[in-house]
Amino acid sequence: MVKKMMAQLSAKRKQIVDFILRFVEDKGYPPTVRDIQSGCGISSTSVVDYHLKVLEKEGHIRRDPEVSRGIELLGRASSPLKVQVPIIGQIAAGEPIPVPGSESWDTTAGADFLEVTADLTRGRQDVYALKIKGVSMIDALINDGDMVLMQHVNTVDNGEMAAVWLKAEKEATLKKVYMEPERVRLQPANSQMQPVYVDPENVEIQGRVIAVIRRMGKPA
Amino acid sequence: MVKKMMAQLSAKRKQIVDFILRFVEDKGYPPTVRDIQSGCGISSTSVVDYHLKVLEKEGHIRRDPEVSRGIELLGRASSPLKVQVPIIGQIAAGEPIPVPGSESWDTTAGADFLEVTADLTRGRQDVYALKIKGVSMIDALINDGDMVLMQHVNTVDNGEMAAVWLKAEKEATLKKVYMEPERVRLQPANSQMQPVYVDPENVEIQGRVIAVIRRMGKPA
DNA sequence: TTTAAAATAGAACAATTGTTCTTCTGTTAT
DNA sequence: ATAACAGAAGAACAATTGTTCTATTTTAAA
Repeated sequence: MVKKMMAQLSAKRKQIVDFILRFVEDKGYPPTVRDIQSGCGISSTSVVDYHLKVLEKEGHIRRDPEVSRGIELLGRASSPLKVQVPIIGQIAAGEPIPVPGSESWDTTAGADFLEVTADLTRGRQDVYALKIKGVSMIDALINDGDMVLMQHVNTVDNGEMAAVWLKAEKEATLKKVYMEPERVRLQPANSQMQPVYVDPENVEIQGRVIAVIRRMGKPA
Repeated sequence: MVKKMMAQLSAKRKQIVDFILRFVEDKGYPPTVRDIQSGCGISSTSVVDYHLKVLEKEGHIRRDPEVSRGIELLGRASSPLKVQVPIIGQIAAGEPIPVPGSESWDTTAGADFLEVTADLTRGRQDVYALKIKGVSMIDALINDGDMVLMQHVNTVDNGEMAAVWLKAEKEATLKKVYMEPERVRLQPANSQMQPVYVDPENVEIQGRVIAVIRRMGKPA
């Protein structure tokens, strides 16, 4: 007995899945059995139900019984393509780096949001955005007005770019962080520049830099 | 990119919008009036209908009459406006800057694509992406590995960042371009650095820089 | 206070819609 | 041929669900 590995979609069922996908994209909600019926030129609702049952058994869709339009496409359309990242503040040389508090995560608040494709965050949680104020991050190759995608972590691996708060200097900076014996090396992203060495007690990791987005507008 | 959240919503209607959002994310299809009723602790379906009608009039949702679960959230989760930008090559100091040829625009070809939210391109046509090779663009605050979003134009306004090919030097560079009498001023994005002046005959504008995207991965 | 508008309640109706039942048509393998 | 099975067709049923109606309460304005 040969067992089918990845179930191949018959022409009719592929048509049905495509129709559902287009319907959801177009209307914003899934189709009914009868929508599929007319949309795919099928004569009876029972035929649609038959194919839907097969599709569910094969794992292509998920159905909620007794629920109208209770069809969810699995696999492709199910994964969120866009992410709303809250812009919780700005980062400047002489100001403390904003850190997401639980209140700040209320997506219904009046906050601004940065829309990015999900591949930038790569599914990471606790991602937020900061707007760069001033040119103090030039040595991190980050300009005034740039948006920095951050992940809220307290420790980073060696070599990762992090938002660092230097307690003594009361200074915020973005540097690659290397833990070394007895000291911390802060390496500018610009490899032509020299590293800075600081006391481990003096550094506070505020977050990991995930990405930098710079939009060029027409200059004023 | 930056999107203001919705205007003032009454507590109840904010709760309803949030419920719809969570419901859709969780189940994959919109809720019924009665789902909202129980989910938001509302006593009557007519009250839900009342609020939904207000929400639609205010533009927060779209409803299809007579359609079960015919609710579509507008604004945030609704329209994932994504754009596929072809990555047509890389830009390095000593190599000619790739320009999009008509063949390169075949979206079915085996080319790589960069997915960005539509607000980055802002509806512009002829947008493509280049990957930065090497650190020669450091003075433009652009690092090795960065992705540069370009628009294929032959002329740019004063002060716009452009991909410039210097014929004599056989050199590619990204600079702010200023037309001056008898000469062209190429100003690095890093305002701390000095401009370069070149003969107008020596410059070829290959495209306008729309955005820079830098992804930080874990270092090797 | 008085009044208008907004919001809430409860119920009933009518349309939509998922499901099931039976029968029928092909195809494929034994 | 005949059995087994995927697929299709049509009808009917029952549940789900959008909508409307009227009445009442709360809120905001004059």
